[in-house]
Amino acid sequence: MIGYKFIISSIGIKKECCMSGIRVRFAPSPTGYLHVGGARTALFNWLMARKHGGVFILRIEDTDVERSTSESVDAILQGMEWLGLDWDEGPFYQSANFPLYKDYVQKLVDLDKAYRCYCTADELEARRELAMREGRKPKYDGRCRTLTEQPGDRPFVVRFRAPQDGSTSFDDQIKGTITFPNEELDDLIIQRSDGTPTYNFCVVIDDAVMRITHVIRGDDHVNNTPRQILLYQALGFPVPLFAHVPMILGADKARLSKRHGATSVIAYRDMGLLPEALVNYLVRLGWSHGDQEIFSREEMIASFDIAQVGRSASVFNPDKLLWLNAHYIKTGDPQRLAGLLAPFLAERGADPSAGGPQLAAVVKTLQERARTLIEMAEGALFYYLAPEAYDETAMAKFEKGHLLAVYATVAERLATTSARTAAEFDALLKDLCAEKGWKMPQLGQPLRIALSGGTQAPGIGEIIETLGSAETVRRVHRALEHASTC
RNA sequence: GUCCCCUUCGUCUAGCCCGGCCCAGGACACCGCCCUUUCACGGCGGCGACACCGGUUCAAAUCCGGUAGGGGACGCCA
Repeated sequence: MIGYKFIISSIGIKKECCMSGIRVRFAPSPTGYLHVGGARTALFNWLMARKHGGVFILRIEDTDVERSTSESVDAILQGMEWLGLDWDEGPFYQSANFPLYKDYVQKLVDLDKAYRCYCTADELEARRELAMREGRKPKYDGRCRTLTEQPGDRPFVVRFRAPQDGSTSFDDQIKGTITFPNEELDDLIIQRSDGTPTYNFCVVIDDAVMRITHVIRGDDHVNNTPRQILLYQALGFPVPLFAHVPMILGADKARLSKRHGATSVIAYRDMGLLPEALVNYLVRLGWSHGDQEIFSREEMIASFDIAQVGRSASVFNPDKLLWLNAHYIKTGDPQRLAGLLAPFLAERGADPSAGGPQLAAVVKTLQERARTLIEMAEGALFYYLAPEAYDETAMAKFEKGHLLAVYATVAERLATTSARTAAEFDALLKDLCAEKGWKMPQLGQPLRIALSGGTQAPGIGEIIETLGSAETVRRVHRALEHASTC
């Protein structure tokens, strides 16, 4: 009876990678961008699938037509792709399955496991408030449960007839066994008065129909779980395993939000973060493998275990993220980094393709000095845009005569040298110092200012090698002129 | 209010299930020293925690009970 296209394809597409039979899904609601919390949940699901050779499904929970937007869907997909969290099936849209949900609602009604409720939203709201004021649980009082006559054409919702005694428990893969007394659970609405199904009902149907084996999601869903289990049972579906991952907090221990800085995954990309750094950071937030801090994708997949995820919420620490990013910049492939860096340089008015040193060579001189691609771009700028002004305070530390002598000597020596590598240039400069009786800083600093404009830059030898001696000599001449006119 | 969950350095965490190796280990941040032609990188060292109270035990971060604090849920949102 379940003949919908996505279901058939979900069975057919990836037969070869279903060896373990594990099927997990990431099911965001498209009401905003992909934030770090969601990204971590997606990552844990992805790791679960990859580790066990299972299937990772992406499902968009857009049953709330009011709040869902296609822009959000795009933003989420973009975030997932950037992080390298590839999915095997989907994206599926719940909004495409409304007829399916309707069938199941009808099935429950036919079984007398669901009933029509004619209470209006306003009435419900008023009763909830009253109950709260009187210190009672604000749950539905069940007054339409036993209605015998159907009051004509008044609008109604459909409620699930939940058991009123006993208890429902599940063995959470992260938190352990959790038990709820059924009397805490009320008859939840499974179909709105406009005929659309509600979230708690859709997830159950979709997870069952997609044969999800492990539901890994945020722990704000813990309270929904017993209700959903009751639905599984009422419909005769096998109940999946659940794992509720604790949430991510801001530095003030409040739920992570915009005022804590960036929460969107894409914002981190724009801040010059590498996806592997964010992924590494996220996987270690709430999970660990002994003392290991750095994880390649393969290592992550090999060592990840959902049961080892911590039970308590964790605070997002931007400093540590930055440290990881610095690590991945330091150890990254210069060619790849160059490609990622280019747009940041363009934003700053530099165009490596129009001449100047090879960007990858520039990157090499900056890898140990940049924690983000933005910092790297700032540091790389001088290679492509010769300094138009010099750090005068730094320059003022040397006498005019000394500066003129340094620049003249260096220009002269560089014009005739056969040195090509950073080490050779450094040796040449060292010899020069010995010859002239200068200390290295007396030579290095003025030269650095001449080449980069400031005092914070890669090693002199590296700069000269990267810039080339011709351009170096040009810049030294320009500095010489500048020094002689002040 | 009711229910559910959580609690090791400022932060992420190891250890906890299977008590002794833990007067608690690693990492980020911070501080100091070293390296050094700037800035960084790196190296070395320092600071710094078992929420609290009881119980069990020869022995408890680890087991049991309670207290406090924090969070989440209680929607015709997801």
